[in-house]
This record gives sequence, C-alpha cells and structure tokens, in this order.
Amino acid sequence: MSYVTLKDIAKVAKVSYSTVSRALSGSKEISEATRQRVLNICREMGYTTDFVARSMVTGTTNTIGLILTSVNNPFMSELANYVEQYTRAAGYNIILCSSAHELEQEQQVFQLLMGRRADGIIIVPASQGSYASLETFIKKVPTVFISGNSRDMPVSYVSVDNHQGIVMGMEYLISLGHRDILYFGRRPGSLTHSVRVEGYLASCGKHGLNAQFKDNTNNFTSIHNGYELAKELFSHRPLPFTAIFASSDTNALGIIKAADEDGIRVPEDISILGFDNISYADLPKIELSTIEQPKEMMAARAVEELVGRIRGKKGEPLQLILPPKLIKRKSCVKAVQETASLQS
Amino acid sequence: MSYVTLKDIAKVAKVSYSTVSRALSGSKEISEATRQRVLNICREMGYTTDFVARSMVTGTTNTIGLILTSVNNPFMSELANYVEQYTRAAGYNIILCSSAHELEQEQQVFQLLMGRRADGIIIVPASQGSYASLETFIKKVPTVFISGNSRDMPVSYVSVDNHQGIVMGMEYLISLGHRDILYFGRRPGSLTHSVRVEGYLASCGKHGLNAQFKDNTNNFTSIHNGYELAKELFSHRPLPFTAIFASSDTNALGIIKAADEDGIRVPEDISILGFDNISYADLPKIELSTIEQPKEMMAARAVEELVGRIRGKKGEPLQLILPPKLIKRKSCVKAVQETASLQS
DNA sequence: CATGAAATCGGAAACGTTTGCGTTATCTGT
DNA sequence: ACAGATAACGCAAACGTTTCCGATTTCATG
Repeated sequence: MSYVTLKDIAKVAKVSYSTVSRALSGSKEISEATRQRVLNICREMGYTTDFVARSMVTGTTNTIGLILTSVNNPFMSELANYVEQYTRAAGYNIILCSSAHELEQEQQVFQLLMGRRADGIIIVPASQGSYASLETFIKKVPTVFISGNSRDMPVSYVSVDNHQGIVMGMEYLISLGHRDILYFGRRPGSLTHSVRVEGYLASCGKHGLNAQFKDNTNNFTSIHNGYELAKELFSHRPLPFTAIFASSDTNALGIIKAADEDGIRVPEDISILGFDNISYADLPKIELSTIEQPKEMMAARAVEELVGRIRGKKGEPLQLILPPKLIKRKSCVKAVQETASLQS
Repeated sequence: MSYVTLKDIAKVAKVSYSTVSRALSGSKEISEATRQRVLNICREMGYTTDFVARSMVTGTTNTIGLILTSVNNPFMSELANYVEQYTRAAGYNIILCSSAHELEQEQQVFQLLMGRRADGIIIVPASQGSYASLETFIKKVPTVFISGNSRDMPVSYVSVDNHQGIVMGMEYLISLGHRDILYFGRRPGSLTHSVRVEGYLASCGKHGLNAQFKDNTNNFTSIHNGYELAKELFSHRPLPFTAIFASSDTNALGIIKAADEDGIRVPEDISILGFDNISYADLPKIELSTIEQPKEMMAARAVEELVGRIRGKKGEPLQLILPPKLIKRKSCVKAVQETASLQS
C-alpha cells in the first residue's frame, strides 16, 4: 500500500540513497554501470519520486494555482482549458479553485494556495475589491491577473481591451442604424464591467444617444439570470430600444430564450450583440454576433509572464491589453426604423 | 519574499516551535494564555501553515487528482464543477489533469498524481483499455471511476446506466413512429459507447429494426466532429432514416448545424435525440431532446466513495449504476412516414 | 613510481512540520 | 506537608528527498 522510497531501493542495490538520487536525476557524478543497475531496480520495484519530499528541499512545487470566479461557465472553462494546456507544456500542474464571485472565498483559496506553496497564481478576480483585499498576499507569491485590468494595480495582468470592445460593438450597431441601444447586465461590483460601461457611455455621448441600462444585481453571470432579467425587460411594451448589447454571451443566450418565449424575433425585432465569443455563440440557429476575447492568447501570455516571474524575471509588471475582435454572425441586422424610413 | 516558519515565530514568542505547532493545531496540551499570545504573533507576522511540510509527516496531502478526458467539453466541465464543489466541502483540493483521450497520457498523469501523493483519484477513463493499463497503479492509491463501467473491473465506479438510457431513448423514438433510426457517433475504443451500442442493437432486435451506424473514428467528441460526420451523412440522399440517436449532445449540436446548412429541418424532416443533457441542450431554438446523465449525483457519490476509501473504508468496491432520464424537448416529433400514412 | 586530477560514491545536513516522550512546575487529596 | 497526579512545555526523531562536502579509488602524466 505504501510507496517505495529511495532508501528501499538503496538497500536492495547496496548503494547509498544519495547515489540512487543521482541515478534518477541524471547527474554526471555516477558511473553508467551503476546508473543502469539502479534504474532497473527502480523499475522493478515501481518507484515513483515523492514530489512532496522533493518540494521540501527544492522549495518549489511545480504547481500553479488557478482561481476562477466559477468553473461552470463556458468562458471560464474555455480559459481553464487553455491555461491547463500552457502550464502543462511549461512543466506545471494546476490546482483549480473557485472564488464563487465572493471576495471572502477568494481570500481563503488564495491563502490556501499559498499554504500549498504554489509557485505562482493565476486569478480571474472576483470583483473590484480583489486587488486591495489580496495586496499583502500578492507580495509573497508571483501572481498574474486575467481579465481584470485597472490602471492603478501594480501587478501583472492580461486582459482584453474592454473599452475598445464595447466601442467597437457600438460602432457596429450604430452603423446598422440603431440609435436606441440598451446595455444589458451592468454589474456594479465588477471591474471589467465598469470599464465596459465607460465605453458604452462614451459611445452614447459621441453619437448623441441616450443611455439605457438593465442592471444585474447578482454577482455572477449565467444564461438563467440573463433569461430572468430579459423577462422583466420584455414585460414593458413597447420596447424602447432596437438593439441590446449584452455584457456577456451567456446573458445574450438567456435574452434570446426569453425573446423566443415572448414572441420577440431575433434579429428581426431586436438585434442582440454579445461579448466573449464563447464556443456556443457559434451554435446553429443561435449564430450570435459578439465581441471576441482572445482567450487562448490571454492564457498563453498570462502563463508566460507567470512562469517568467517564477523563474526570477524582474522589472515592471506586464500590463497587457489585447485587442478584441468583432464577430459578425446573424443576431444583428439593420434597425427596423431605418429600414422603414428608407422605404417611405 | 520567503514564508515565515514556525521557528520564526517561536523565536519571537520565546517558546519552542512544538509549542507553536500545538497552539495552531488546537491541542489541549497548552495553556490558553500562551495560545492566544502565540496566535497573535502568527497573525501579525502573517504565518501560513506549510502544507508541504505537514504532508511530509502526516502522509496525507488533502489533495484529490481529477483526470478528465478533456476539459473543454461541457459534459466534462459540468462534471468537474460538481466534483470541485463536493471535494472542497469534504476538505480536499483537486489537481486537474487531462488525458486528452490518450491511454499513454492517462498513464503519465496518473503516475504524476501518485508522485504528488494525491490521497485519491477520480478518473473518467480514456478508453476501454484504461483499467488494464492502470491496474498496478490503482492498487497503490484509492481510485474511483466515473462514467466507465464494466462488470469485470474490481474497482469502484459510478456511472449512468448507458444500456437503459439507450433503450429508453429508442422506445421513445419508436413510440413516435420511427423505424429507421441511425446511431450516430459510435466510437470503437470507448467503454461507454460499446455498452450503448449493445442497447441500441438490443432495441433494434426487439422491434425488428435494422441497425444503422455512423462511426466516429476520432477518439474524442465535439460539436465540430459531429458537424463533419453529419455533413458526410447528409451528402447521400435520400436519407435512409427518419431519426438520429446521437451518442452525445455535443455531436447532436453538430448534426443540427450541418442539417441547418443542408436544408434539412429539425425536427420536421428528421428527429434528433441526444445523450448527456448538457446545459446547452436547453438553449433557445435548440431545445434538444436527450437522455440525461445525473452529473451532480455521479460527482457526489464518487466523491463520497473516494473519501470513504481514503479514510480507510474496507469492503467491496462501490459499483453504482444510476438511472438515466428522458428529457423531452422539441427535437423529436412523430415520424413523417407515419404521419403520411395516417393522412392517406 | 610518485603526484595530482578526475571519477565515483558515501555521509550528513537541510527543508518545516507533527508527535511521542521526558521534564518541570502546579495542583489535588489526605 | 507530602505523595501522586496532572498540566504545560521543551527535546528530538521522523517524513523522503536534494546537494554540498569529503573520502576513496582510478587513471594519466611526469
């Protein structure tokens, strides 16, 4: 039941256990003959290196903590997938944790990860307050944020340009003739959302549109709460907007579901634009137009930066803001009013 | 930069470091006065227990390895989410690994998890050969399989009743008047799929239907390969079936996409039944009828069993086969032939 | 053959914690 | 007040590995 140790095979091989260690590690201070002999015995006895013991002496665990706000969310799980890939390629394993969008749980798992002596941590912050609440910890262990950028955080992060993403989307909708565009799913506590709202307001200002919001008071995002919010929204007719800019694809999917139920046609009656470009936005009969977050690139650069820091890289934190991309599918069309006015 | 240790605070508190350890652990062999004094110093100096060192002496890591065939797959990520929840509730963290459906990589990560001294392992097997290939390892560390059941594996597993699930689905399709039902996505190497194919053949035999298959030679399942396979299938007209039983929801989504492109209406022209009931099956305009796998229950029971074994539970392995459930949505309707014959 | 360098290996410390055991001080009962 | 019990704490071993240092052997070179 218990594992076989260096001492066990040292006894069998009649050498000291430091010799066995050298045989395993590929050291040059050992003859090829004894190396092969020891290695054979290791194989026969089924030896596996005890990483716990190794970590004790080397001071590293080859482990990276990944803190997500939720696992059961396509954006997060796609991101997790990429992060897992890139960390594994770099020789690290990940311990997966969820903050459940709660600042307190976020603190707990961060401390836990420190206790486990993770070499570094990649975190999608739970809220605006995350950095402040983790500040003292971050000084102890290399950390990089994903998707929560703020000018005044002296920490490495990689994020999509949320401001530009929203502006890009607004320009698109406006070019389609929409002038009454509702921002759906504003979430007060969220860092990324506040940046997006800024972009929305800037676009409205520039084009003389009046802003409309539908707030999401929950501190998370799902199809279901998109659906519930949309049901509320659709209960007041006539609809004072011709397009909805959803702050996430999952919310957008919920909106489409509610619209379907309430006899509102997408995109004929209202256009819907999402954010994230999760893989399900591409689904048949859904074909959600959206703003893409370069998830793989975000994961790749975050891992690269983190591994660099772990290996001792110095200098200013990497504060990388990646360009978003407009993905045109079928959920946005020319505004009905404009079409009408063109026909008259 | 480096962490503060027991010795550090022992020095400050002017006690031995065993006393500090006792203060932290809640031992009775210490006065309340010194405990509070020590605890305060710990707080001030920012002490965090080194789990690596603790693991060295206790022999446990409070870590569970989770090996999935893929992370970027809704069934898997939903499962992972539940597993993470239940393990955390039981005081364990999970190290997430992917086997990428490869037997070799599965072996590697299993060994790696053993090297990390995971207390137990939950694994969704990569293929039929998984048990045989892992047999020697499984004797060393408590392991429970999810979703890969086989009568002759002397190991704990929890799975949905794949046979019954298929039969249930077939009965439903047959009750709708379908007699030409294609099994889509048969995957030769897969354990679960072979059980499902048995169920399919049994149903065909019972009702005198002739079996039709569309094989999936890739060793993984995705929307994309469902789409590609369906494109091939739809290139030969007329279609020799009125219903498709897809072996997974993701494949079913791919089929729907291909059908959409090729002018085949779902469900008017063909009915489609899925398997898994991933959350996106519920999407508006998709409304995929499917056979549900009780994912949360599977995760809960698997974790329960594993934790039991870790804590020393003896006896026969738990071999639990949970009942599936038919979820009727909108992708299956009465067969066109039957409707036609009724009208004439 | 003598000398020194290089090759090969053993010994032992160290990583930070838990815990059994021994020691001292304090308390209880008579 | 004294024996014995109990409370409170220090000491040291142990977990399995890596790595520095020293010891021994081998070997080439003069």
